[in-house]
Amino acid sequence: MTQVADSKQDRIARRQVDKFEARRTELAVATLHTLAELGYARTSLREIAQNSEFSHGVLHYYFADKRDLITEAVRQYEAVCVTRYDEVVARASSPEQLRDEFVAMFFDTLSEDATLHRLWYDLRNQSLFDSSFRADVLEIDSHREAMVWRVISRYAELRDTEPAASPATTYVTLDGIFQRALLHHLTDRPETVAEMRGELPGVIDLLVR
Amino acid sequence: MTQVADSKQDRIARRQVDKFEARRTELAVATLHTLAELGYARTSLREIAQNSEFSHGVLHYYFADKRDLITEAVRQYEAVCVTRYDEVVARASSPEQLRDEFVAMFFDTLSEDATLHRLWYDLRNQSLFDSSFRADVLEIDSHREAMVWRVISRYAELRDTEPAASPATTYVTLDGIFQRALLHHLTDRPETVAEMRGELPGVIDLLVR
Amino acid sequence: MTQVADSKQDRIARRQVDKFEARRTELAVATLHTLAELGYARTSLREIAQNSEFSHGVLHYYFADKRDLITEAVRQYEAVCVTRYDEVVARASSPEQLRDEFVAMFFDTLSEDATLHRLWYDLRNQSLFDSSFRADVLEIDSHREAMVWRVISRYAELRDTEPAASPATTYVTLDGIFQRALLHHLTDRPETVAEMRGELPGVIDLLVR
Amino acid sequence: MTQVADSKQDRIARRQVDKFEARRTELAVATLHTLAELGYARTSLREIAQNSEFSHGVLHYYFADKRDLITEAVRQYEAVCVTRYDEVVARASSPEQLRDEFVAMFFDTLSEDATLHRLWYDLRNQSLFDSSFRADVLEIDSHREAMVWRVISRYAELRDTEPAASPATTYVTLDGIFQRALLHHLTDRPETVAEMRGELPGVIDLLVR
DNA sequence: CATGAATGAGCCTTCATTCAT
DNA sequence: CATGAATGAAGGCTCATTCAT
Repeated sequence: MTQVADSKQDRIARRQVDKFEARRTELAVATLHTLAELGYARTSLREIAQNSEFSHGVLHYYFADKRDLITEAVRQYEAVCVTRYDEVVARASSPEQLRDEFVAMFFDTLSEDATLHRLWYDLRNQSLFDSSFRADVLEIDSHREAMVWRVISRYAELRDTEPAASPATTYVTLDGIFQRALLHHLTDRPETVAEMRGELPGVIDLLVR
Repeated sequence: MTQVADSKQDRIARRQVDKFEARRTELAVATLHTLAELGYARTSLREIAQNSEFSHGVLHYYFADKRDLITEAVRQYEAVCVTRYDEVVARASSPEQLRDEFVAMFFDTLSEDATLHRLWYDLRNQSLFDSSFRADVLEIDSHREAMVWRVISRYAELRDTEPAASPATTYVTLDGIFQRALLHHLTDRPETVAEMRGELPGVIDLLVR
Repeated sequence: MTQVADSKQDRIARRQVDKFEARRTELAVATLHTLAELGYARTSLREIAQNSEFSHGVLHYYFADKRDLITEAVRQYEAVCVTRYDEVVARASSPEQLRDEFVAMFFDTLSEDATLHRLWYDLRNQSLFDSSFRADVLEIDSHREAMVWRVISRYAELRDTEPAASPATTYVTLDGIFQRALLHHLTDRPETVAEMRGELPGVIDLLVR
Repeated sequence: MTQVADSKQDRIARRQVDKFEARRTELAVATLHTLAELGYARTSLREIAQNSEFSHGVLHYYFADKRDLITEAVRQYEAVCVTRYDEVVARASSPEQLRDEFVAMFFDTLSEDATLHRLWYDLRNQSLFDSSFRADVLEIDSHREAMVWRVISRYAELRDTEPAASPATTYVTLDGIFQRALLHHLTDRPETVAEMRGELPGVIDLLVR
């Protein structure tokens, strides 16, 4: 009897935990937009709540504190972002196609998700000052590095050659370009962005020589 | 009457403006250290004043608001940083020497001025959210780009070859490496920093092929 | 019809009221420990609920508000405390025995139930500001007074003399000693407590001359 | 020259410190009334500020935190209260006069400064839970004990006899009466207070037998 | 009945900014 | 000019209370 009763209670408890987690995720995702708009330091919990359908009390109900919420939001960002190019890799049949589709998606997400990317750089920057973000930042950064590496190493393979640099160097090069393009995109300098787009294929080739 | 009197008044006015500017600069420099320690968002004017020999009232006398002060401080940062490698370029007699001294200085300043560099990235990051920083940030960024370009183009010259990428790409590559190394330096991962140092000469060579 | 039906309904209603009261009591007792630990102002209903086997929602079902719960808890305290010395009185065969056993129990409960006594004083203190506590506090205080009086008057009897002061004065004297000893006990000054213990028999004798 | 200049600067600095301290004291005294009205737990800094002529920001300017303010307020209370009976002692020419004037002042201050006394007991009670108040509370308590002792020992002297109990016991007895009378005064039971007043001379005589 | 999600008033505190001296 | 007293908006957080399930 206890067996069955326990497992029933367990099921109820698990369902509640699931619900709790689902709501946490929901709130974290809702948070992402406000956060992307204003950045970490300028975003208050009240503001986040006002942009959601809940009161600010709810945020404190589901998250221990502001950092907990932001961290969870960033994890959601990661879930969305970190496999972005994988289908490009999957369907590529020629090096040119892979390269061109990668470049296209690179600049598409740059302008479409500009505020979201801006948030990521904001948080990575926070981690320079606030060690409590570092673990998550480093983990996401390594996933981004791996994501880029999957593209470049596949590109090298299709071109029957080898990557020219380490995964780390490869990543920071493309990430540096992305950061710079983002800044110029937000500064409304489309011509600079276009210029960078024109150069990107050459950079990619440079990375696989 | 007006002629003479005006020019005398002009001189007096100009002298006062100069004094005013000198004091602004002095205060901005005094600000830099505190700012570097805590970052933009976490630094209060009171804190800055307490770490200087001035009262916080005077900050509002010489600067319109916090942003004005920070912007001025960043301009001072630029003055310090942006010619860092020029003497390395000047005294280089062989490509190896130039490359090695550049690498050495690159990682020296990384650890010696870590907090100052961190501040720069903080402010460049702010500019993604706050357009009032952008003009200064873009200007400093272009100076940094030029500084890097002087090194790499001279390196190419010494090796009798050409840079492999544009100034922009060259800059973001090295800057990306610097950012990443800074994060790992502050996270106290010297082994990752050492690894990056080991790879840097190869990256430089990649940039001049 | 109404006659019978009513009385049956009455019985049901009464049984439900009894159950309701029983649950109130149960919850109030469960509350006491947490309350004693933290005091009135610092104890949240959530905390109380977490330290019990109930949810905080149920507290609001059985109690109108926090004050109602606390008041009920205090009444439970009274039930526990207010007959403490009666068995000492009952079994005393000599004045010395009564006095010494009273002194022993006095200081035993001081250290064993320190947090509970602290709560009592906290609530009596609340009643100085909040009239809604006063009726209960005065009632408990009068029971405590009577309890002390049973000891002292019996002691006088055993010594063939009369109490030297009124019940009220007798009570406040011993209660004042108790309060002071409690403060020093909680401040971890056992030597002061020991000193007070040494003096207590003399005070008792003073009260019956 | 430096000698003179320094001492002039010193004088200015000292004057500013004095001004700062004077304002602290002023605010602490102003605080006392709000605090006396509402008690420690129910008093917010905003409420205190609203009852003063300042904004709540000022409180944070002059006091590190709420506890700092309350502690300072209590010290002001002490300064006022702790010598209350000394003039009674000074001018007493007969034991009867001393006793009667003491009794009169005892019950005068009871009703005139009822809220202030209530605050004292509130804070002494806080110290049962919050050790950060204890040092101040114990110190004030010892001053109160000394104050009472000056009365009773002088009374004994005038009556050519000795105190019957230790200073501690003497204090807690009279303080216990005061507490009880205060409670009944605030509960609007003047008849009980009158009764206690009638008994007080007898208690005093008990304390010097 | 019991639960716990949701609310929102209110708390303490920080801080950029103003302004009388 | 420089100081620092004073302001008040805003922030993170707590918690009694309500109410749908």
